[in-house]
Amino acid sequence: MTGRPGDLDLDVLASVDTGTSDPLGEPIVSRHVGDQVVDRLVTAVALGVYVPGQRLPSERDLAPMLGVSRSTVRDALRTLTDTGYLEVRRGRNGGYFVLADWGPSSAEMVRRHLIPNWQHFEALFDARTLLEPLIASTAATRRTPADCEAITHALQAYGDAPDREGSRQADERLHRAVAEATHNPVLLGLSSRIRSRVSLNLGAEPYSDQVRRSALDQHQALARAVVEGDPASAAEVAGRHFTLSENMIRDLVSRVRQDEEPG
Amino acid sequence: MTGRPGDLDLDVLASVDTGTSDPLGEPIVSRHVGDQVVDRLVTAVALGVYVPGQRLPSERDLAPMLGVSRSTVRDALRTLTDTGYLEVRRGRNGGYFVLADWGPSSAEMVRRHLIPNWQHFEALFDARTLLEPLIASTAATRRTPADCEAITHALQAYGDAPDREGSRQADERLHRAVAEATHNPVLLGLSSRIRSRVSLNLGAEPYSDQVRRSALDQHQALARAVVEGDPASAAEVAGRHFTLSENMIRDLVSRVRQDEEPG
DNA sequence: TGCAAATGGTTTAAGGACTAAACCTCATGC
DNA sequence: GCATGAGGTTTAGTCCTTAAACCATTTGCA
Repeated sequence: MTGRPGDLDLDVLASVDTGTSDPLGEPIVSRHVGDQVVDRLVTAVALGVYVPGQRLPSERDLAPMLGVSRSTVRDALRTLTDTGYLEVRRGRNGGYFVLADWGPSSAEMVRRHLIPNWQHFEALFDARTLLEPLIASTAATRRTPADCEAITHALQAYGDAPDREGSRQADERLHRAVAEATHNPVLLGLSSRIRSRVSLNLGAEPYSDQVRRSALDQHQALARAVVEGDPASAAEVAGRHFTLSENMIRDLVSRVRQDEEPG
Repeated sequence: MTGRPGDLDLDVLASVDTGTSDPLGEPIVSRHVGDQVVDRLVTAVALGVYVPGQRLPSERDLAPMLGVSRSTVRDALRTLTDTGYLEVRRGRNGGYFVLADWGPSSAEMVRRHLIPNWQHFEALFDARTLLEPLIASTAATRRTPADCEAITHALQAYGDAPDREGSRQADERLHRAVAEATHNPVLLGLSSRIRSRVSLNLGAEPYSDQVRRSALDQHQALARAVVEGDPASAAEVAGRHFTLSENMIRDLVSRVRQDEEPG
């Protein structure tokens, strides 16, 4: 890989940031295939494709899925296992399992990824608060009946979600459905990538019943605005929603920072 | 490299598109360092860092600038020379020179890059007409006196530009100054990347005196709105401006397509 | 009870990309 | 006419990746 062992090369913002002024200027970093596999796997978990406790596809299945050799897949899985993201079990019915505790508000996560890259995250949050309203309002303008159906479904799943994990998945699906309603792959990719970068470092965002309620309210308002074709309102709600989630993260980080100082 | 020889792997939209739904799913493509060097060089020319006729830094200088070995730089330069983008001269005062005719409305360019990726470009234009107004209005909100000065300077340079090439450079500098006024590296990177992808295939955009005049008007209006801190008007002007340039490209492509059909 | 199957673990050979460093050739300005 | 600054060439070595064969560990099922 690239850095010290045990130090994932997640390359926060790779390809979303790099406001690189001079096209020459900065050195080229070689994105090894192995690193990219790590990245994809982490993203998949961050986006809820695989949830804690779930088994990943076998090495032999992942290789062709990702278009790389089994050895490379193994390297990546090894890295993730060493870092404590996955657990490996041998024998029939064995495989790699997503560990439960690399998610929500894990202080370890915050220290490892959020704080060292805090500057990037500031920029990312800022960009998100600007971009998501645009996406929401565009969705409200362009949505088709099929989009509306997808959004409504996702909203319902969000309300029905029994636990934090389910809630996170539903959240992801809802925002994705909205981004899809823009019918623009660039925006969809942007939204999705930013979301995975941000949620990657938190698993589910921190939670309290009060937060949960207001998030539900906002999701409902967002879905309604998009479905009813009200761009202005969709933008406004999206702005508020992502500001809320940004603030939760800020709180989390400042808590972890405070715990740190005395030590 | 990757494709057939003589067929640049410019990878239109690499990292801007890929609205890839499933993080696993699609195969990983290894971005060889050599490819990335090609990309950077093309981008540098597309953004006007090097203009036709100008000499690039020597191989021995480029290598450390890009953080790669001289051999790799050579490969990239070789590719660009073979493809006809650069000319190489030996001896003292020799080096690689940007060729003049890989730019504006070159039918060859259109055929080689624009048409095969037309679907991508549709999405890209669409995204740009959505994103640039956002960038402009954000700039109008956040600009500092220093930003205003940069914008004003760039505008003046645009007015003074003696030829097409100078005009293109000034255009680039102006839009960049506006994007910089957002003070957000994500937006800056996005804008810059999109701009280079789009202008890459055209060098300067096609030109007529009438177009030149209205572009100048729009640039003035954009600069004024940003400097005076009028977000709504900045967004509006940016929208019109990029729609204009999009239409010029559409015209160009349809002309080339027509020339093609009879053959 | 034991074997077949599915899974991770290991080894090896080969190819390709990239680096590093030395050296050659060409043109030119002093 | 020769020192200089450019590209051109060669070579050895490292690391990444692939491919394929084979080992070790569980578990389901006959």
